[in-house]
Amino acid sequence: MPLIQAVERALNILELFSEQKVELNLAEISHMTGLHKSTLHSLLKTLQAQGYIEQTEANAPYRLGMKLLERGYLVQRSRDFVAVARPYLEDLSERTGQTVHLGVLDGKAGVYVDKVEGTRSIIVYSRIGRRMPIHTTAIGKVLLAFQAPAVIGKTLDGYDFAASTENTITQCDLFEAALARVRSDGFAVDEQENVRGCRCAAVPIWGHDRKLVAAISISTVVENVSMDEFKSLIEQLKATGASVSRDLGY
Amino acid sequence: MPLIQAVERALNILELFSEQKVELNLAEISHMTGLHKSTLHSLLKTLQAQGYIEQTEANAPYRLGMKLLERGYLVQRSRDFVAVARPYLEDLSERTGQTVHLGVLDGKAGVYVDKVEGTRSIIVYSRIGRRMPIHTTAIGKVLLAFQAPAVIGKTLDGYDFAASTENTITQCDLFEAALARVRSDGFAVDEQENVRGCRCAAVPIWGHDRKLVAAISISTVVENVSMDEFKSLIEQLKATGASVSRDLGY
DNA sequence: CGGTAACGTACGGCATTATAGAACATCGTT
DNA sequence: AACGATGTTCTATAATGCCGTACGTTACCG
Repeated sequence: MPLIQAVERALNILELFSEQKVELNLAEISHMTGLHKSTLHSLLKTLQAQGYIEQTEANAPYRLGMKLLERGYLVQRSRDFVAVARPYLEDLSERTGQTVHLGVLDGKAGVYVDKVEGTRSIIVYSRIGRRMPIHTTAIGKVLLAFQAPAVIGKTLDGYDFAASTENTITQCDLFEAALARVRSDGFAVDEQENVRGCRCAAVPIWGHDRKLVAAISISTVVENVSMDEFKSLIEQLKATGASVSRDLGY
Repeated sequence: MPLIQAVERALNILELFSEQKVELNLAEISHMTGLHKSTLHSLLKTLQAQGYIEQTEANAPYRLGMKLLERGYLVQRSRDFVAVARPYLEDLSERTGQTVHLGVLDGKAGVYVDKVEGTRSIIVYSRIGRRMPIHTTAIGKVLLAFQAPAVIGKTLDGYDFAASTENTITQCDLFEAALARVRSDGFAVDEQENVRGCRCAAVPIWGHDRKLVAAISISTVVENVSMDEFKSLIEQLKATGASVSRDLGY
């Protein structure tokens, strides 16, 4: 299974450009590669036709083309979990009508980094950039549950289990049991533990290095969404989480 | 002087990846290109060996590689005007609180090569590397208006004046009149022609050879910025454009 | 103004090189 | 255990890319 010479040569040409040598003409490239002028000419014209190199005018020296910029930023985007997750959040929110959040762990709290409002229920207490307690939210539980044990220990050390509602878990050992449950279930639930009348679920997002990247949650109003319907939402949420993780290279 | 088939095919593979499909496996690529599995295998392994595509593990789907990111950044830096313009863009964005873009012409579209987010208004539809229509954006109009007449003619020949909003200019002769206006004004305006609720202005950046290098635009949300304020922004934008051009040796 | 470099471009025969068929391997599934 | 779907390797063939040569241009200098 030999590699393809013509392609190797073409790609190697792209490597010749550097910060020091931004522009190269045919003769220079010929000298650097040892390839014949006419051989190079075909290669260069092919690269040029595809936008990988360009010249300001005919017979001007070549330089790297815009196509590389375009493709390069696509790479960056595809590695950016917020951008990757966005369309999936929108899709989930649209299908379910519920509000969907994307959050990451930051010290002893979670932070919402993205949010898509649902049409059916309006959750007003959240906002992008807002911090939320770990122990009262589904997304917080997920974000902590899948951390390394050392991180969990350090986070819970001296943690303030302030009660938000009568359902809030306020004891450390009970909370640790809840985290264990999250790990085995693969998702977390917030049963009116943060806001009365609000039931949420959350799932993890995994990165290409198999480490936790973020979490996605879906928020429902208990009067609007039956328990059966909520269970169906969890399944959809899990599918969404898996899709985002896959796109991130998991 | 025919173009080189193997190189064309290899580069076309890179084009298949998109924001929607960041990962592709051999079978999918085979289906999309109509090429034989074994033919593709050689091409893919060549691209992979050079870092233009990669896979997380053996037999995993392919995605674009880091080499593209590296080369893409080089393109950005190799256009020295980007580095020169950067501090001016930041300054303008900070003073006005608006989002500022730097773009160049590439074929029949513009490409954003740099961007500074404003604090007052958040414009999310744009991204570095993204292509934009010429006829719906202020920056596009500037980029075309100051080209040589032959270039303008060739660009508009067969140009697709697709409508983005109800304000989009969809007729060639009207657009040519708009370009003439841009030339006499020295700046272009996009009055909600690309995105509803978004008003932009753009000015040219001139190089040492007195040729058009790029354009800078400022984007505002109509509800946030009054027309009087917008006119003041145009003045500041013009000053910024002049400063960058001067730094480039104009 | 003519001669001559230097450079990019086009042509065409030859043989290397890429191609695609088929067979092989490696999963995951029923 | 047999199957299907996937990726990999092998090999013969001829198509393809390679490079020597020759042709336009443009730029520079005598």
